[in-house]
Amino acid sequence: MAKFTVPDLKFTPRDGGNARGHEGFEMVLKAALQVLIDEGYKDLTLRRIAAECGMKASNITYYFKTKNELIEALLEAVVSSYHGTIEAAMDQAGDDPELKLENLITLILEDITTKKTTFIFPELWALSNHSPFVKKIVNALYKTERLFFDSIIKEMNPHISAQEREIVGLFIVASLEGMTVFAGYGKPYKKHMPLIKNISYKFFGELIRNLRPGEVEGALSAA
Amino acid sequence: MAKFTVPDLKFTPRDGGNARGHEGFEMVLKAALQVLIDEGYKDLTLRRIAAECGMKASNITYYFKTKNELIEALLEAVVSSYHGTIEAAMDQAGDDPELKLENLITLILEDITTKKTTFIFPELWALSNHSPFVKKIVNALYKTERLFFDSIIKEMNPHISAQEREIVGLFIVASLEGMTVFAGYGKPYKKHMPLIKNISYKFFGELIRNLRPGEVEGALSAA
Amino acid sequence: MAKFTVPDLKFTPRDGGNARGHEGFEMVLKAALQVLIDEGYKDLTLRRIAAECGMKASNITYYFKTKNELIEALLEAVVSSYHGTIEAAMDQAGDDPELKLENLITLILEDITTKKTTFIFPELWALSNHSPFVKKIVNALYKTERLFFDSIIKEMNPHISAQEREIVGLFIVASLEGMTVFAGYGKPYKKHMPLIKNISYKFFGELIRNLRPGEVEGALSAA
Amino acid sequence: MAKFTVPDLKFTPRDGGNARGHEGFEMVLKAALQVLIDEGYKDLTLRRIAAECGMKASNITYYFKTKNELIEALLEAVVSSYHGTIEAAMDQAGDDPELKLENLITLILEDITTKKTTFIFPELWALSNHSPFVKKIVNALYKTERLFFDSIIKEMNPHISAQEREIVGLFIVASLEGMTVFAGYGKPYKKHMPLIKNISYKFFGELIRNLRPGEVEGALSAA
DNA sequence: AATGAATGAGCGTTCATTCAT
DNA sequence: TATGAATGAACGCTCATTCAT
Repeated sequence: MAKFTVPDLKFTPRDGGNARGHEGFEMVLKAALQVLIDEGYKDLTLRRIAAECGMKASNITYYFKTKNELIEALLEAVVSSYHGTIEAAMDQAGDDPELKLENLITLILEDITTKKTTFIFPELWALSNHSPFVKKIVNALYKTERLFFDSIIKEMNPHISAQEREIVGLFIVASLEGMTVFAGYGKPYKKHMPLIKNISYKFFGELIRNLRPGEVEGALSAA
Repeated sequence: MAKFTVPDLKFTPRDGGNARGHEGFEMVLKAALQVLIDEGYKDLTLRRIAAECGMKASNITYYFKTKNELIEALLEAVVSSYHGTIEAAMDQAGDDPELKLENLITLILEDITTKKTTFIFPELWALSNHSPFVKKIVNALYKTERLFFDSIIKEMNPHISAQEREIVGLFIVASLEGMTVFAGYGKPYKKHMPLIKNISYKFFGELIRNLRPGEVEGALSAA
Repeated sequence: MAKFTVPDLKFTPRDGGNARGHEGFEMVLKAALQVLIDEGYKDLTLRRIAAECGMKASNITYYFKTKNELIEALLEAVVSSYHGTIEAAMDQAGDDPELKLENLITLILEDITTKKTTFIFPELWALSNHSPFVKKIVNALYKTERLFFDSIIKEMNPHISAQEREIVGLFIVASLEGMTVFAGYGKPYKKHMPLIKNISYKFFGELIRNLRPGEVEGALSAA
Repeated sequence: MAKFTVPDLKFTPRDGGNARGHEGFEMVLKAALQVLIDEGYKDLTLRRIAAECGMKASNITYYFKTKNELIEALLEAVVSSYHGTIEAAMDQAGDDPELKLENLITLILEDITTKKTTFIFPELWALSNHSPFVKKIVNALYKTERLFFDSIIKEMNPHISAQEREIVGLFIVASLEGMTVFAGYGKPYKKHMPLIKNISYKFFGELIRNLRPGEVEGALSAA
């Protein structure tokens, strides 16, 4: 099976003002990413970032006017890199929708076991509750993710409605993402990831294939 | 269907020293909880907590020697309250394992839509990556949660092994918890919670009932 | 040779208001003394004193309106106890001025090796530079001390003037007190105290006996 | 007679990190010294130091990471300046040991009447009882001081043993230092300093010249 | 006689930010 | 580009003190 990994971030400065040399620009963001992973958002300070890339704190403001601007650029770049990874994975996945499903599940489950993903996403989730900016980019990422499942579901089972596809896709994405807390980096069930993959392939495949039109909504009246 | 909600926290002081009058003691913790929800962990400062309960910051150290002690008491009380809620729900759930399954799923899915749960758990997940204390209590909570599913699974399908029950229980818990980020308070899919409940009842039930012994592990070799 | 030791402090409340029961009153001061010795003036806090005598800090203000009042009472009692000790020593010393000299030297040199004296007097000296109150009581103590030497010198060598006796007495007292820093409790030369005593007996005795009238002042013109 | 005074402190940053511009660095230390003299150790706060040199407290931590680091640098510089002064005095003192003795006595007695020395040394003595760092540097200073007397004594009276020289030197140093409390800046006997000098020259000179070998130790058995 | 509860002032320290160089 | 130097705000925390009980 193809190996998917989230590539190194490629930071692109905002359109507006940052015609700064890319070298230092990316260096700062990479250092910030490292600090975010190593210390958590609560210790993501300019001094700490500066130390990480051998600068003094005052020089960071040459690249980013404020700390908030830096953080938004960082999180945008981080989230954007996940967009890119998913898209690249889908491009490689060929025509067989069953294989595409397995590949996408594999990509996500393998990725959540990396320290980077395990440590960054809970921070994003927490931030998204208090920052409209973070909420926006996180939701956008998950929309992309869900849409890939949506197209796969459509190929695998063309008879179910868009609304039901949406719920099924959501269900799959939430299940996989939720596993971050249980089987991510340093988590108790990381060692069972092979079994988790198996049950995911099997169950989500069956769920999609066996779903009859109206079954999701129809069940509603029964509840 | 029975309504389950996480009750108001009942803070009990540590055995050791805090025989302070419960009034102020609980007041501080309740205020801290409110600040944690409203502002996030990053703004959970003593001054902010003090303002929330009409005190001055210096008086908080009368109840808690250090901020860390306060935070550990707070998080322990919060997590403990979820323990209590789950246990109470299971006590009420009667004998029918199918009903127990539905009740537990309902409890969790309804709870994650509350502001409190939606906002606090991502903070706990983020903290657990950098704080051994938080990691410990979060893992303990999820172990409890998973064990309830474990006993339900055992009743519904006695033929599958303990190892497989564990994975299936984990799978269900992760799926439901993962939904926090997608259908929790203020999240895009909160309005679809009825459909999410339906698909959860239906397919987790089928998963458990239809699982044949060895199917989870057996699939491993096929992967 | 007679053994001299500074007795336990006998705290007597100020004439004015403190008709408080003596028990608690003395307990507080004794605790304060212990803290002063163990932690130094910089850590002589009401909380620390309260802990030392099993009280809460707020109760100390029942005995002393302010911390300053407590400290003044403490230091006054401490210094007063040294007055008493010296006086008692002189009363016991009999008629022979040579013996009295030796006894007084012994008293002082043995006392400065106690933890209490070694630790408290430098604090008094430091405080006396910034507190008129401490300056007053410290100077009064040393005046008493010096006057005892003065009367001994007068007996041993009646021919020298009052002015010269004063300087000689001062010289002896300063020498002995200065030894606190070098041969006091925990100091490098404590183990040589027997030799220090010998040289003190011998040469202060010679100094007094051999001094010719006008020798101290006369030397002035030569300088 | 030559005039000896302790020169202005020349602060040299620690070898390790403090390559800060010397200007601000020394400014802070000088301000700290002034506060220590004017207010005493108990009021040596960062805010007070900052006020003394026209800074805000937060800027002090630019030069010294912690208050403790500042204080150790300060006390080390202070004590080191006394080392330097004594050594310079001995270099100037020529060959005649009698003159050297008088010069060293003069240096010390004049120095202890300065506000700086009178106010700082009691603080050092008090601190040395609770701080290993201060104890170390104070003891080192006094060892240096005593060794100068030791070499003078050896020249003036070659027949007495090293052990006895050590005790005699200690005796002289303790006597002179002890005078700080009685004839230092603002003390009752400061105005009699000329007489104190005379008696010191005379008596310590005689003590050294007239001492017969074994007399210090021999006296021990007689006691 | 003692405590619980609270407060205002001040502590050392960290932080993002500014600005001249 | 980068640093040195500075600042105001806020942080967790300690302190002496007050006051009702």
